[in-house]
Amino acid sequence: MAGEASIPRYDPAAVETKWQERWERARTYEVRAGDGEPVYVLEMFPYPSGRIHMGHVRNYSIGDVIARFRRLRGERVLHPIGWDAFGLPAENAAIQHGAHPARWTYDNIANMRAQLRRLGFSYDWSRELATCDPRYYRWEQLFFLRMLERGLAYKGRSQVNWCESCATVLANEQVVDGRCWRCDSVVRLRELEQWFFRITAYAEELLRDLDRLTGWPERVVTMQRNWIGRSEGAEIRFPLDGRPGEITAFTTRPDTLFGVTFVSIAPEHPLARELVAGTERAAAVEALAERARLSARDEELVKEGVPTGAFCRHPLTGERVPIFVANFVVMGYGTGAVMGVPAHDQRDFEFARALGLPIMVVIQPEGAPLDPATMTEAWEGPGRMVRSGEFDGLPSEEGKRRVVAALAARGAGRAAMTYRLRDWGVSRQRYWGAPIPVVYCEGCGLVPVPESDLPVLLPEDVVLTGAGGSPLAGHAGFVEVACPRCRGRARRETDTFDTFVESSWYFARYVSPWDDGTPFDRRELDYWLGTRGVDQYIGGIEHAVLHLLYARFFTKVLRDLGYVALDEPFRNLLTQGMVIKDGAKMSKSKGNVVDPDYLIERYGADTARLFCLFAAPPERDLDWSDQGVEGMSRFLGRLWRLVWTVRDRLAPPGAPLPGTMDETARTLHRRTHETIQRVTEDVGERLRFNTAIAAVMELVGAIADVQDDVDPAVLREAVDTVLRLLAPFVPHVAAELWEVAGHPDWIDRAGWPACDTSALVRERIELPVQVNGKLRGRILVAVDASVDDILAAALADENVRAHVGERPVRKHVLVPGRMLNLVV
RNA sequence: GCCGGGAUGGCGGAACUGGCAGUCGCAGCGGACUUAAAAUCCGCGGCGGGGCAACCCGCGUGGGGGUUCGAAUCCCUCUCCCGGCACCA
Repeated sequence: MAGEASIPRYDPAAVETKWQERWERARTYEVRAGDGEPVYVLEMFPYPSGRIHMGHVRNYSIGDVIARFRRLRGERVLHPIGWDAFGLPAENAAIQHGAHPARWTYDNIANMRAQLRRLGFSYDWSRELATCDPRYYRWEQLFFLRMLERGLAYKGRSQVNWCESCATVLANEQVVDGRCWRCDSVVRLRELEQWFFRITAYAEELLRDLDRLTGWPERVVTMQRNWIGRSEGAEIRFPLDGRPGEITAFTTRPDTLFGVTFVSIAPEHPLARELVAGTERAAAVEALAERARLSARDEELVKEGVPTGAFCRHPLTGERVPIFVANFVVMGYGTGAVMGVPAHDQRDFEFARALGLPIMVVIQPEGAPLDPATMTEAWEGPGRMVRSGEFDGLPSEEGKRRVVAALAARGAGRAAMTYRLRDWGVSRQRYWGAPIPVVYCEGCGLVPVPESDLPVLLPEDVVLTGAGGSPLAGHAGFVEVACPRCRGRARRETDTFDTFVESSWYFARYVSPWDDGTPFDRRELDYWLGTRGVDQYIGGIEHAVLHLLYARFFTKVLRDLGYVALDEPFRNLLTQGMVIKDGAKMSKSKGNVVDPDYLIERYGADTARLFCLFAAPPERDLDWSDQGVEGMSRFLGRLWRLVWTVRDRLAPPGAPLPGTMDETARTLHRRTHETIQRVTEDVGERLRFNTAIAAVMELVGAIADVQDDVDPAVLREAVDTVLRLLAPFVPHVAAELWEVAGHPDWIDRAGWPACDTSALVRERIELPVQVNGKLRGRILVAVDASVDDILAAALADENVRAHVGERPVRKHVLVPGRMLNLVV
């Protein structure tokens, strides 16, 4: 090979810098609303922790393949990036190192932005946003005011996780085994005033619309369905005996109402304290409540209860029913009160056994009758009602309806729905978040900040000590304001929003992040989101419930407030798996991280991207392998040398294919188009990038085998096809080699290759032949061979004949083009 | 406990609607080039057996059973692994 000495070494750093600079200078990936088919491809934006990790590389490589692929297909692609920039780590860094959270955050953004650029992702950087920017969060404050007007945001009391030593509320995620993640002291439940979003008002719609999310993975839909947790049943009122008031209990089994032998209420139930006030039982109830509060979340409690000494009346029989405070009843679900039916509920059964309460069977299953004296567990299945007065003999399902109807007729109950989902607590006693725009006036009470006064800016000159409590509370300039209504003395709200609020609507702000007049520019909004929403959303499965549910809720709120025309934010969702190394998720604490910068430096961005895409299908966990990375690097090196080697043999770009082809040319031509077909389907429909890459590798191997002999125009077609198919995966080296191959224009404008189906046609095919379902031979037959010809050819095969023997062929099954089975 | 996902060579993973199990890559082995190594290139490769060889036979997709001309794929059942939720009334 005379030319070999002149082949330049593949230097990823040089190639990648060259093309990144070109794309940037030409603003190749910037886009505005316009003509053509719009496509919105979005990856979950990163928290600016300081450095990107392999999970980011994987996530954004997947997104970039989709964005670049669809762009090459001629669609107009919105592919933005931004920063989920508020949050606790910034505040902790400030406390530990003295850097201001804003400074820390923006420094990190600068670092990570540079890293993302080095990876060559095709983002429209003119749309970059950071949620800690007042130009972003001012709109969130506006949405909040609108929600407040509609009762969708409210202030209410609730049980929250409270760390005594840090003097702050903790999110559920920050409570580890019942202890504070920061100081390790025991977390207690405390009743506090907090801000809430009324997500429960949308529970039904959030549940119902899950059925429309056909582009979502089934497991995410299922997780959300479980999280919303709808159950159908009834609320039943038990009037108190000898005093005013009543207890309302929720049940899914109104058919067991006649089996009630007690009623139990949660330790935090308002009546719990009231019923025992002034009696010697008060201390016992208090102790039970305290133990329930302190117990770790994951341990199984022994059923305990304290009789209140008070009674209520059965709503249908009028019998006296004792009331207990029970440790297994939770205040946060249903009504915080449960009717005790020990024969037909396992928890009630255990409770009754522990406290020696009567067990009454009112549902009799088929077969052996239940006997309370010998039962070892509750019967929770269906059966026929017994000892239930007028309802005796009814099957449970019908019984449920009839009992509810009877209760409703007496005003003693009603059919009811309850959800596991609870309203979203959005206030945090933290500094680094968006201020909640309300003030508290000594005269007027709670007053929303007028829209014209927005944004309520987060002050920068705040001292962060880590001592606990909201840092904003000590900032007189921020806190002390005149009441917008009466001009009197007022105090500003010092809580800030949960950062999940910012991430609930950022996808919509990308349509016009530059717009300071409205949250969303009409034209850009209609074009990019319209009524479709984000066409392809990609992110980690860990957000299956939290972020993805909040964003769905927020979208519906924005719709009802008239800001967007969407019912659902994300049409198609791809949840990528974790990056695993040495059997554990790659993480700093496990010490098994691979630094993306190191990879880029040593192998280049294209190799890093290619490995993340090749090593596993996107939704599965990816097992990291250093040798696997080497393999990808070797492949790109091979490709590089191949293109440089054949470039002088190539017909000019666009040269017509020869009218007749020899066997070699026809085969390569066919394989080229077969590869186009496979890759287009894998990338465009199946989102299986690993098999797409494997297909291109095969074609590269096929080209290498015939590079010196094949027709130059067919070779040109094959080489150009390889580069175009690889452009979404390894954009830099593909762009460079496209130039090397003699194309004057960039590969970005080359379009996606089309499969010529006439090239796929074969004259003869190899057909596997089975005898009684076992493979016994292969025959070469013409594509249009008749059944008789095929049978004759099969029986002419020596091995086939040996297995058929003297036996007659009873039957044959021919799957055209696939196989032939002879049954003897 | 409930819900969901998964189990295929030494490893990551292919096999689209039931039709040649193991594409591609990694690791391995043999060879070429080289004083040598690296890099690169060529070849071999599920397991067991037969054959100088082309090839042939048996077994084989977590275990057991079934449906079918034919099962990694569908059905039943069991085991193990991963994830989510969890006294949810």
